[in-house]
Order: sequence, then structure tokens, then C-alpha cells
Amino acid sequence: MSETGVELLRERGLHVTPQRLAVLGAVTSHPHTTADSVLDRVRASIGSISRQAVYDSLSVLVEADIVRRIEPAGSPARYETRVGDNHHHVVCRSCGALADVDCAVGDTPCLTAADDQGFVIDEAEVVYWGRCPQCRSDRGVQQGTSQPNTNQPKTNQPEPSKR
Amino acid sequence: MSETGVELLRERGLHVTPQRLAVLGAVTSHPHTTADSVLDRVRASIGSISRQAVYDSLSVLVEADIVRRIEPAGSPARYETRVGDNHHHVVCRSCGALADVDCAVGDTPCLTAADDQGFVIDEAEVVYWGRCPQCRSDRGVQQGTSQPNTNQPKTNQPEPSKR
DNA sequence: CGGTCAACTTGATCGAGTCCAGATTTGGAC
DNA sequence: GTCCAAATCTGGACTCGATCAAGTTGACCG
Repeated sequence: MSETGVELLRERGLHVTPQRLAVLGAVTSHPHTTADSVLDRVRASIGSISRQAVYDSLSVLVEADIVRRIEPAGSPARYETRVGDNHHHVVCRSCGALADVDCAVGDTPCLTAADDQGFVIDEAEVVYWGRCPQCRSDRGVQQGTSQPNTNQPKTNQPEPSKR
Repeated sequence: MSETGVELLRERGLHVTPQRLAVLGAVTSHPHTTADSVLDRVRASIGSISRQAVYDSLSVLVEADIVRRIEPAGSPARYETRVGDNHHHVVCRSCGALADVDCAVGDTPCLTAADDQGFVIDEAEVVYWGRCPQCRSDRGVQQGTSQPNTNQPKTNQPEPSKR
């Protein structure tokens, strides 16, 4: 997207504050980031911000369709700025790394469920589960099942916060 | 599945305990149920059980592929006994109701991502978002965005626990 | 340049889930 | 039937992500 953060906010009639801009900046520069690491990053760039303000800003941005919130099972919510292009995600079972994937089937894949049970469906969200290249080469680690070992981050993994 | 709970557990060399049987029973009779409401239901049938025992039993059952755990965004983990048939779920944006859906595209839908980024994918999980029949007829409620209003349960929704 | 209401700060609270240490039960061997 | 190690269960404390509440600050309109 070519617009500045200021423009994006103004356009939707939202107040433009340094906090919101910094939050948006943090998400833009580090996709798939968690609220916690946004907090850290914004503090690094702005000096200080409250946890609450981060959550507030994020949810305002989500509401305004500027950022998208994703919540893979077993992980805190993550945020990204790619919106409206219907892409999906791969999650590594063992380290939790997350990457973007474009869907195999055209634009709105699988949007038609076989039997929609009377629901009016407006979005199909796809999450692929597997193992990332890194974890595959570390053979012998436990695989498949329960808790992701919190090793060092692989693809796109935001560094763990250190509050 | 036609086997009894006892058989299922024995087969995999798991200890057969009244707690585990009750937990399994609760999940079987109320699919998409949460750990918390399993707790309530088991207490109703067995008399008493600890929260810990419920979590333990559930995770043993999940490990043994007897039950499947699903975690729709914004909801606590839910459990169901349909395993291995690759079905998916619809979630209602406004009340959180959850229903089963068989996938439109054959058996292993969308399992091939366009570019898998080097990940070895072993499962594709699809979640459809929309509005359930009930919520559609209650026009005028806020729709689409943030927190699901915790109205009365619709399709398959386990009643909220009242501990 | 005020005034007003949205946005921010601080601090408490919540809900889901996990961890721990000790008591109890289970299933298989004898 | 009895015994024993291994597997389970209990209750409580605790973590982590996220939200609520009350009061203060500051962005935008006129």
C-alpha cells in the first residue's frame, strides 16, 4: 500500500496520534507480530506507550480494515498489514513459525462449503499445519503433537518479548 | 464410531478410569464443547472431578486421536469426537455458534498451497466465518466485527458454565 | 484559543490453561 | 489374592494474554 499511515487514519475519520502511527509502523515493518512485541517495538521507537494503548490501537486498526488479526491455535494473536487479498498462513508445528501462502484455488478458495447449515458465510480462513524447513533439518526433535518448543525464531517469527 | 470408551482406551494401552470415561462421554454427547463445560457435565454425571483431571484426560484423548481439539479465534479450545474425516467448521461472527461442515472440495481440500515456502504441510484447517440463521433473523444487532455478544447459545453451542 | 470528546495512562482484574507436590489408584506379575 | 511401580488424581498457586475501570491528556472543530 502506498498511502502513509496518516492518510490511512484520516481517510476513515480516525484521530491521528503518535501512538497509532507507531503501532501501525511496527506492524507494517514486522508482519505476523504479536501485541507484546508491538509494545516493545513501539517503546523502542516512541519512547513509551501503555499496554492498553497498544491493544486499543490495534483493535481500532483492525476495525478499520487497516490491519488484520490472526490467531493460530496455541499462539497469541498476531497482526499483519496485508488485508483484502485473501491469503492464508502456514504454521510450523514444532517452532510456531508463521509464513504467508497464497491460496491454491483461485481467489476465494473453498468459500462454498458443501452444506452451510444455514450460515451466511463471508470468509474462509485457511491454516496449513506442517514443519518449517529449519525444523525439518533439526531431525530428532519431538514432532507432531503438543507444545511447540520455543527455540529461536525461524521464518518471520517475532523475537520473544522480554518485559 | 461403534466402539465403547473402554475399548478405545484399552486398545491404546491407556488406563481406564471413570474420569476418562466420563470425559469422553461428555465430549461424545456434546460435540464442540469446552473444557469448562466438560468439567460441569462430568461433575453432573460422576459426582466430582478436578479441573486438572479434565485437562489431563482431554489431552490424553487428543494425543490418542480419540478426540480432536479445535481453537476458533476468540473462543476457548473446544473438543469433538469426529476425528480423521477432515471436516471443517463454521463459526458465527455474532454469537460464536459452531457447526460442522464437510469440505466442498473432495477429501483433502486445498492441501496444496500455491507456494509452500519449504514447509512440509500435513494438514489444512479451514474455518468459515459468517452468521448463523438465528443471528441473521435478529436484525439490528451489531455485526461483523469484534467481540461476539454472549447471547444465548445457538447451534451446538455448549451452555456457558456457571461455576 | 478554548471546549469537548476521543484517546491515553495507570492499575486492577479476568479467564483459560499450566505447573507442582503429595496422595491415590491402576494393571500386571507373582 | 497381594504387591509394587507407574500412571493418575487432587488442590492450590501461578503464568500469560487480554480486558475493564477511572481519571487525565491531547487532537480536532469552530
